[in-house]
Amino acid sequence: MEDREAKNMENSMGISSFPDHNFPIGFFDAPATTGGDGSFFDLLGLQSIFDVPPLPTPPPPPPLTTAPPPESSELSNPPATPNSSSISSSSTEAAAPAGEERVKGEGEDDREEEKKTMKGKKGQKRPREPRFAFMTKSEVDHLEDGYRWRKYGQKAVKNSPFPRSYYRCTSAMCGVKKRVERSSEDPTVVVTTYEGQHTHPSPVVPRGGGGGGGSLSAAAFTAGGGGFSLAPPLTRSKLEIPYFRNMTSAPSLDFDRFSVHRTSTAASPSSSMMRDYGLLQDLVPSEVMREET
DNA sequence: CGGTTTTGACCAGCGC
DNA sequence: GCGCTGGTCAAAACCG
Ligand SMILES: [Zn+2]
Repeated sequence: MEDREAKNMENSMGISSFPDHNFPIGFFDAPATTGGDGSFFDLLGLQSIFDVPPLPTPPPPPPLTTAPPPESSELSNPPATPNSSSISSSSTEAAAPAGEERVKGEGEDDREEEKKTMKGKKGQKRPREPRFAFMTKSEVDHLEDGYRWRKYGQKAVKNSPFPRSYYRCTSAMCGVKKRVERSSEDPTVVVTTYEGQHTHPSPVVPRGGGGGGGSLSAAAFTAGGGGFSLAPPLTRSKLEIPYFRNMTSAPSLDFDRFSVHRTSTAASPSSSMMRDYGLLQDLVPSEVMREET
């Protein structure tokens, strides 16, 4: 009984449909590394978080049988990357009051679980890299954040039918690591945990270049190492401002430490639903980190 | 040809 | 001391 891996890998989104449906989810705090395998975010109440009126049915299955023919461009690429996410913490209580997200900071209630391992010396070998959990509701697994990642491992997660993928930044000196995993109860939710800070600009230019494609939204949040300050009550209010009406040129927002690049999809042939959801789709960047041993 | 991915094995830390 | 899990590295395979 142990492993049950359900292979859910890439979905087949084939052609039609925009697999880019993301919704805000909650961020969860990482449990203790070994030993503490208790409940992960499995018990999250993510869906409860959405209180946004315009997002009533996020689960619209991508299965649009019909495929928009004119989509020849890559813009509807499945692997596109939409993203919307939020953060919240609390592994036990996930019920976040809809309407407000909470960011967990190290200065807040962080539960110091420090235990051992610190043999006298502190810190030198174990750089405390902050762990940033990023939850995104997406049917697809490829969350394009604007960086190139190389998969260096995959392991099955206990208590989860889906495996966890380990990615590392392909940058030369960027030791940023990324962990991607799907919620066991909500396969529609993808949990991406970023570890480390990027020291190089995103290789992926925010401009698609070509034509049209729009896909993409990048969220760059970096968790400072060694202590950062918690961001004040970050509310989506700010995010609502940036509508993609014509801000294509300056999609960069800076939130205390994170920058959110929202490249909206320029004109898409099938903007039918996009328009409806597109507007409300934003992501709430937050930084949450957990110190590691 | 390069880069990336894939799978297995290995290691380390922690629990008991 | 052993077991367990998580996490990482390595080699090979695969793709563009
Ligand atoms: Zn990087």
